[in-house]
Amino acid sequence: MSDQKRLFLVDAYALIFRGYYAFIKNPRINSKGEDTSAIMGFMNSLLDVIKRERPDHLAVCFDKGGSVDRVEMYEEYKANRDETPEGIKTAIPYIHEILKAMHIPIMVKEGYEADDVIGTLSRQAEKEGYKVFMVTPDKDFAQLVTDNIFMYRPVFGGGYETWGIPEVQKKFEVTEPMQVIDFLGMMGDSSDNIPGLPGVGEKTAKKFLAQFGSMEGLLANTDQLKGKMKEKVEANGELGLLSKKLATIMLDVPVEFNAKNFELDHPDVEKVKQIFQDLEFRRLTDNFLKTFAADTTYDVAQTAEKKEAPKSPPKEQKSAGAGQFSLFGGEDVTTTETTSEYTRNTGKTTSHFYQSVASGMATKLFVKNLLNQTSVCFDTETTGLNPLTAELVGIAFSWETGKGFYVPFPEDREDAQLLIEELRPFFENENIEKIGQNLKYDIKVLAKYNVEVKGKLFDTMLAHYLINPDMRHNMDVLAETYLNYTPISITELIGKKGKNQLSMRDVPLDKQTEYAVEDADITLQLKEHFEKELGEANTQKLFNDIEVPLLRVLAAMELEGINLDKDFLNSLSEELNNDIANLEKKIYEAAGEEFNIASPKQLGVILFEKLKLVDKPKKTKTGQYSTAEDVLSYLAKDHDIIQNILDYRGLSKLKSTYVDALPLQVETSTGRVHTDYMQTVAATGRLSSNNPNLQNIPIRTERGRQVRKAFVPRNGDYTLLAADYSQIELRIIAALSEEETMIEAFKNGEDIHASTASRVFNVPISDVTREQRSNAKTVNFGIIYGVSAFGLSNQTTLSRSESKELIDTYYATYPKLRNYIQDQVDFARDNGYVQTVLGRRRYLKDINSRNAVVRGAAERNAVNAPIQGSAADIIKIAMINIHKKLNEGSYKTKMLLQVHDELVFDVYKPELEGLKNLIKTEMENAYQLSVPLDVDLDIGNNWLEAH
DNA sequence: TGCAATGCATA
DNA sequence: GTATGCATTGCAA
Repeated sequence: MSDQKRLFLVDAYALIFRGYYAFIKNPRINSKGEDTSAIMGFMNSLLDVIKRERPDHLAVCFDKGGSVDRVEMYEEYKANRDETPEGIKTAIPYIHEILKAMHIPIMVKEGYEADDVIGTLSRQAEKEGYKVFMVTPDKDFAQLVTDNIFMYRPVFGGGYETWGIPEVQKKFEVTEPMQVIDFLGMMGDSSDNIPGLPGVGEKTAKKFLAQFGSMEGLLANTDQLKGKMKEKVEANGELGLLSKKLATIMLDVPVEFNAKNFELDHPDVEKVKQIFQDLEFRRLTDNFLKTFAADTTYDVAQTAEKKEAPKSPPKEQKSAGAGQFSLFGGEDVTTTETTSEYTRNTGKTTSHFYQSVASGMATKLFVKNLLNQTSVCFDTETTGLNPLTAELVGIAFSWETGKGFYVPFPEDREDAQLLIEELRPFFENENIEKIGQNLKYDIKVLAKYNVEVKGKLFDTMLAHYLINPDMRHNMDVLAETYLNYTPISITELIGKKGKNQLSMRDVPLDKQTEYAVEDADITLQLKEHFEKELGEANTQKLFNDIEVPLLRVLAAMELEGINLDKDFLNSLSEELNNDIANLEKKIYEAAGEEFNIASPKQLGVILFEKLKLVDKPKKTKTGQYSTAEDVLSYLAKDHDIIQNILDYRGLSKLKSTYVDALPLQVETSTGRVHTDYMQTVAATGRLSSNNPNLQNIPIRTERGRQVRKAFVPRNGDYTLLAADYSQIELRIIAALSEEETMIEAFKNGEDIHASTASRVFNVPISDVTREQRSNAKTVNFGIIYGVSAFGLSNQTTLSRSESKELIDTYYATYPKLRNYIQDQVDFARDNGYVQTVLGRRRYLKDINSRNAVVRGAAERNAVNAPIQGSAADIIKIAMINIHKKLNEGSYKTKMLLQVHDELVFDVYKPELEGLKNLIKTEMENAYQLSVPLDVDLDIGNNWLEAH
């Protein structure tokens, strides 16, 4: 790096706001009741910059009186801004005073914004041969970037990123930083109230820039646009040009860059100390003294550290960190292969032979041929997405790339049944492998026609889930990614969902054939591809021994459904209605007006502006008042209205999400609720449940848990049995880490949290207090989630340092646990993935990120994924084995639900005694660990009693 | 009508 | 601090 002089220009308000909101959760209030968050935040940033960069020239720039020119051009400019928070207004004089004492120049010009001052100064300094760093998080500054002018952006979680020309080009997809102005002018900026072109957002603006280069270029070439967009752009040319002007940072503010004045010299230490003392800053004083410790150090450091002047960060850093704070939605993380985008194949460019099999005679010949195959891909086309009600429209088959057949089905249900009978020998043939994408769906559809799909299965969606669990697994995406092929989209055939959407039945036969057989053909090709890619022995086993067999189990559970007591829920709904109405009345009374309590926005205004319950309301990152549970709970003891609001929220949630929603989900044809288990969404290997989600039925609160009473056995001859693993994740981590102390505790059947507390707090197990056990429990769970002292102190009453101490003691008690955690992180660093006991992998691309926040998240994943995933593996094995036993024994009892560590069964009473043992044994012995697994069984006339 | 943000239910 | 799904609001399209 050259000896070029470096000037740092600090955007004061931006950093003050940022600092203020950084402490918003926990504002700094001193003994005089002053909110010092903004001062603290700003000073931390400033000292941080000085410490890191040791600039030789530095100035801090402020707005004053807003931008006269811009308001003159457009009186709405920044008119939507909220009033500056009180805590910031009061901070400004202090900050000025501190800066003066530090001998740092304050640059302001009445009638100009800091942006303009910084812009002007940076250009002047550049001319004088300086390298300029604009310290601001505000993306608007990107327009000023040149070879010598950089943005120096603070990033969440600490650290900075430098934006030079390449970074700006990448972020905004422009060739010149100046085009950022056009970009902002086109898309507008709601925070500054810059209108922009109506109908143009981020995506369109980028497109226009790529095409026309500038706002003027766009306006001169509107003939190249079409439709509504053309009209809109043409009608709003003026507005566009005005927006561009508003977004342009001025470079001619009457200020002067004076090298001498801007030199960073020694602060008036005594004076600064005095101010800090008045404000009651202790840590900051230390920090300040260290930063400027002995003038000589500063001088030495200045030359020594200059070598590390900010430079364009290397590639990894950009991709690793940028998504976090990008205002443009993380587009940089999921870069897709673009190389072949324009040469992607479709059915039109690829030769194929797809044929429909319409006549009775043709069908007979076709089936004969089909039965001669050893491996066939098939895909059902139906009238809808719900397999319980969907009718077959046709079935496509393919066993050779580029070739396939389509068997259309008659609308008449009896005729359809006759046709499926012809195909039954194929589906029920044990020796023909069946290939498909999301076979669970097809299996369920066919089950409704009484056809069982037998033989080996290959599901391309499941295969890809194991190969790349973080990606999505739609067939369209897979085809594009792995085969460079774009299949006909379903919307092309039946239109967008909503009003005019057709049924597959309404599509002409030739189109149906093209579409359906293409899907089968593509799926077959994907299978060939994935078969090789499944590669590793572990993954193969996982696929063939776990996921594929499980697919049949899940299909059976979903088809079975669970009985729901609608009457009970209806009466519960009425009760809730009453209570909610009462609360509503009380809240409106206290507020003095009626408003929408469910709207956080309106609620915030009532609580914090009208009632002024707090001096310094906490705000969310979008600038709204935060009305989150923890914030309100904190206030609840002082204000009845808050407690009522919390109760109101709880009851409304309960009513709308469960009590009222569940009865609507009862399937009329079966009278039961059929959830859909997603086998390929959770990156750790867990299942997820939806339509409805039966994995999040309330249990913690008395009121909520009533909902469980509505889940009942199918009739009086049955009873519900819930079997759940006790502490399975802790047992797994104990076993994997070989931490003897913990293993012994489990072997002795101890209460693990009490046992942990007894060791950590060094008291006999009988003397462990509730609080000690509770804290131990929190750490135990924290370990599974990849603890940090910060997270722990948020969860407990402990301070950050107490939390740290607790964690240290914990690790001292269970040293091997600590080693295990470190080993997982190291393994992930070396290999890029971690894995479960069965070899299920989770890839962690961010594990070596240079951004500490991003990396930290990956490290926690590295710890958690093997634990959560292994538990998922184990219960999956148990499910497969139990399902098999129930089938083989022709039991009337059915497995109905899985809730991560729990299985729920509808048990035929005469089978109960025998099955209790069977289920417990199968679950506890699903996988052998060095720690025994323990399963609790409960029986009842509803899901609440069975707990 | 679709989407992001917010908030909250579970393991 | 991990992993999910869903109801609601309010804005953009």
